[in-house]
Amino acid sequence: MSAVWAALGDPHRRALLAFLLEGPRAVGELVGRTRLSQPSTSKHLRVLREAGLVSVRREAQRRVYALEPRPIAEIDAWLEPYRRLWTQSFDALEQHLDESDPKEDQ
Amino acid sequence: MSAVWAALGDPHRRALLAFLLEGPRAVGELVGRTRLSQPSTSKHLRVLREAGLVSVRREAQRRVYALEPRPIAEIDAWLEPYRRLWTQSFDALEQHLDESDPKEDQ
DNA sequence: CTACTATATGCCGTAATGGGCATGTACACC
DNA sequence: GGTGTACATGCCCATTACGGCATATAGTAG
Repeated sequence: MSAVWAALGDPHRRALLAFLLEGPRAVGELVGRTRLSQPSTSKHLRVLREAGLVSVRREAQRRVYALEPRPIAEIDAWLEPYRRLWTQSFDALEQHLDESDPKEDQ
Repeated sequence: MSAVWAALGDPHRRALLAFLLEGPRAVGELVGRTRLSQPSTSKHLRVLREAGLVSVRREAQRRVYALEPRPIAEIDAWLEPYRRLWTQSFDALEQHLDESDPKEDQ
């Protein structure tokens, strides 16, 4: 779990995940999207893989990476108690707006 | 935003946030919950503060930290497209279970 | 002003991170 | 077999991160 957070901590890795939202992609395609060298990209993919955030399948000489949603779901679960907090704040804000002069709203 | 992810990357800092779920707490109370020295705890709190994840108010000589839900909400928003992915997988799994021998279910 | 309490900051050592370049490895094709 | 392509790994360097200890700072009490 901690590995997941650590993996998500890097902007390049989050970008890689975002690209994979479009579907499975080979390393070469991902490299083209970053400003990173192929080796650096591969290392980031390794981190994502070891965190369970992506999976790989071989396809001839290429390695096709795909999103693995499970760990992100764990992050989502972690957020749960905090989510309650801000929906509360939101409700409070709504109520505040309801009670105050409408002209102050924007 | 990147600062938020970075801040959340550290387990001690996530623990601090979890403690703050119970309500605002002074530094001393938080130190008692970690295995960290007071200075280290203060440094972690600084990171959380600079990421906007907590706010402080002075109260005599003490500084009372409180959760600031907004940045966590941004994380939640970031999760959104991935969330779709795993609810999909979940639906697919459900359908699979529906179609397979009930005895395999556990 | 002094002394005490609560917290922040500075400094230092060590470990981890991220980047590039060179090189290793696996597969396909001839 | 050899060659080319696609990717991973190793090595090196620079930067950052985190921990502790010592110390500075702000506020309170006397």
